[in-house]
Amino acid sequence: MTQQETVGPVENAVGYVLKEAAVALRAAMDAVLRPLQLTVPQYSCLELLGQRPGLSNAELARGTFVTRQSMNVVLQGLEERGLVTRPATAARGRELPAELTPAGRDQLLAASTAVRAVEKRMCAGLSPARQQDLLDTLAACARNLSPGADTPVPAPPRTP
Amino acid sequence: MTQQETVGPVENAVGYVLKEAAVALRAAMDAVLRPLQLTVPQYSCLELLGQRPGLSNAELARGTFVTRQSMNVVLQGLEERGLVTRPATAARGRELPAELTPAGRDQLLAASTAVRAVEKRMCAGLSPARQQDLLDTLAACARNLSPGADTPVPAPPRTP
DNA sequence: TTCGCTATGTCAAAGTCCTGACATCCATCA
DNA sequence: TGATGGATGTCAGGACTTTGACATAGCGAA
Repeated sequence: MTQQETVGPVENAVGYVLKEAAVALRAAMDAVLRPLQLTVPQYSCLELLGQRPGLSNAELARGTFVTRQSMNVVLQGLEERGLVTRPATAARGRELPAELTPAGRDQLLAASTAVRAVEKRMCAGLSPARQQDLLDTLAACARNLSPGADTPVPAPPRTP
Repeated sequence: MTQQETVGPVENAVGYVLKEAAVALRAAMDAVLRPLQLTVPQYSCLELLGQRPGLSNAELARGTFVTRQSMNVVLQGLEERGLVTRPATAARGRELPAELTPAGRDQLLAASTAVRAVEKRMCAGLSPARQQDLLDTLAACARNLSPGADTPVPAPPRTP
């Protein structure tokens, strides 16, 4: 029986360190994206759109962990700057599939390169196997917390 | 020469999965803290204060990754509810060391227990060794990104 | 001592994001 | 056919957080 178990010292709490790393990553991304005149949500939108052209506003919102409303203003900003295009009317349903413009692709290339550099700096000193473990473990954590995830699917085994 | 390397597919990008896990954790914490009438920043403040009594506003802010101004309003709210006490005048310098009241300790016990349950759900299926690895790896990531961290200190070796 | 330098607490303003609500469109089923 | 539910885009409104600025208090060097 686990009786009244509480969170231990913050330095040893997974949640605390997870938050710490996420904040540090956000700040570092913000720093390298600022010269490109991009915010983190804007970059996230471009990155996702580059990988999956035709995504709708709602789908982009889910993919970047924000609300539809927030993503909408992001898209409007990117549209005004000519980095993204959306049809004026919906072809099917109400979805407005967004796409990158050539200028958007250029911006994305620069931004994605900068962000990749941040990722590499973050993972400096970690072996490829350990980076893969980190990826798998974090994915498992997210899955375990997703609502209605009563199936604690184990993470892939550690790569030696 | 690393030539124009960009961020790969988001599912395989450490930064993306890190954000995903952090958002899921935040949502899960919010859900279990709501019945206790506590927000995540409020709980974070209580938890830190429980472990390190006498922390000042600025120190609490740094420890919870928010600004002094935000922490100040959090403290004011907790003070009004009688969970935290601060001296009216500063004994040394301008720092106002905060402390938990007995009621604050009670609230913290309940909240910390609930949050610990979330952490355990998040780490379900992960061996203790792997949880420790996650902790060490995330700490190393945060350290690598902290400004002025030119010393890529390697993470502790993986525990078999 | 006196002059910077840093850190703290606090006030005001702006920005960002979310919650709530509504109309529209498609899909499913009775 | 009509009805119900789910999903999308959009419009305010409000809550939360940050940025900017200021006065104050300690600390170290000239």
